[in-house]
Amino acid sequence: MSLRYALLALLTSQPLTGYDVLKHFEQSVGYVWHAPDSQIYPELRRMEKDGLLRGVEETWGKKGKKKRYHITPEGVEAFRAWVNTTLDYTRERDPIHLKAAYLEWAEPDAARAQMQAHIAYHSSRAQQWQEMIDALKDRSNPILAARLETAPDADRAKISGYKIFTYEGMIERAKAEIEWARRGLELIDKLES
Amino acid sequence: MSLRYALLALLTSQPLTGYDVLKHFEQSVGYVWHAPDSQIYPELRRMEKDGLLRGVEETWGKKGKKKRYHITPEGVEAFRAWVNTTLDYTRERDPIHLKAAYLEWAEPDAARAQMQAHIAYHSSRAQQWQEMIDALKDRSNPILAARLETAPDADRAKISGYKIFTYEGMIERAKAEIEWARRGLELIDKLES
DNA sequence: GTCAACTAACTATGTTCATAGTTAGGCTGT
DNA sequence: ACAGCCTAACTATGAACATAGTTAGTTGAC
Repeated sequence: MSLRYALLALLTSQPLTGYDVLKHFEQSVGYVWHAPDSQIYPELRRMEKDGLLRGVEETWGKKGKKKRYHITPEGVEAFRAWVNTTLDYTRERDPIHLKAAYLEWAEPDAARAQMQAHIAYHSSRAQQWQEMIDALKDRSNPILAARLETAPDADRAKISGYKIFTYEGMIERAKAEIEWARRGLELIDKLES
Repeated sequence: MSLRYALLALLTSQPLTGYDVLKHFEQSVGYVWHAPDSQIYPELRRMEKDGLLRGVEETWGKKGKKKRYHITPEGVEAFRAWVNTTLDYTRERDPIHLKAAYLEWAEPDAARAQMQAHIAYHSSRAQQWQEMIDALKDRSNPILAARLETAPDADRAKISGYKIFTYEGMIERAKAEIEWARRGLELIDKLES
């Protein structure tokens, strides 16, 4: 269900074609909610069917066509309802921690490689989020800049404030993961000597 | 795919019936990988079909029957192969951070309620993991104690060491989430005044 | 003028997971 | 005798996701 709201979030700032949604998605909401095109296109159609979006056909070149999706008042309402509802939490399902719990079965080097991969993955993710924060602060990301420009002046501090807060949270979590994996490496050295 | 390995992990220490698996699951592996019975029963059957498990029929009372699953050498091998393979990471899909990014749309009180729910959820989870750690340390959990008893003496430090490490990681992550949500509450107060 | 790269969008298949319900025997207490 | 709970296991349905492939028009560079 979250995909729907991720898409609504994108479309609150401007109408977009399916392909635009795809591209914008990858550079903004996609950082907190990943989705492939094969999920996005059908979902946009379902949302149109449900009255949350209105699709307007446009010509493109001589024969080409595309459909631009506008959010409807119902769509805005649905989005607002979602942000105002407390989420319910689904229980953990975490492959790395599952594996860590049974690391006594692994070759020491494989165990180390896993921890190093964990560090590498989260370092790279943390760096990307940091870049998003920087882009938010200096407005160098065109998609984020556009969102800020269309918004009333009074809301700008909120819009970028909550986004920075979000990415900072992701970074902190990534750092906790990195710290944990480092301790994992030490533990492997200690137990597998 | 992880469910399969979570089940193999359980069955490495002793043969269990489907129902036993279910119960044990909830009190051990289930803390890092949640799964409902409707997923576990069919998966056990698939694993038997794939030769990872061998099911042995047992009578139960006068007319009742149950099937006890034993892990096969292929099952052990598959599990070992899994722990020795570095996982690949799938991209984030996180409803709370998605929502946090668009909190400017929420009523201040709804935003606060969301952050408080986040704190409550992760506090309760952290507490449960802490209990698991305590149970591992004093061997008061029968399932964990059984696993330790059947293992060779030399492996015991590893078995409980990696499990404690795992739960500590979950707790640290939960603490990072709580910290983040607290900062969220402060931010809401600041921005929504 | 044609080839590559991009825009635009859709389809197909299989797995995983959530949610909810069903069937049936066994055990314990009143 | 039967209620209520536990053990045991299975079924059904739909949503969500991953992975991979397909079709077709447009634009720009050489």
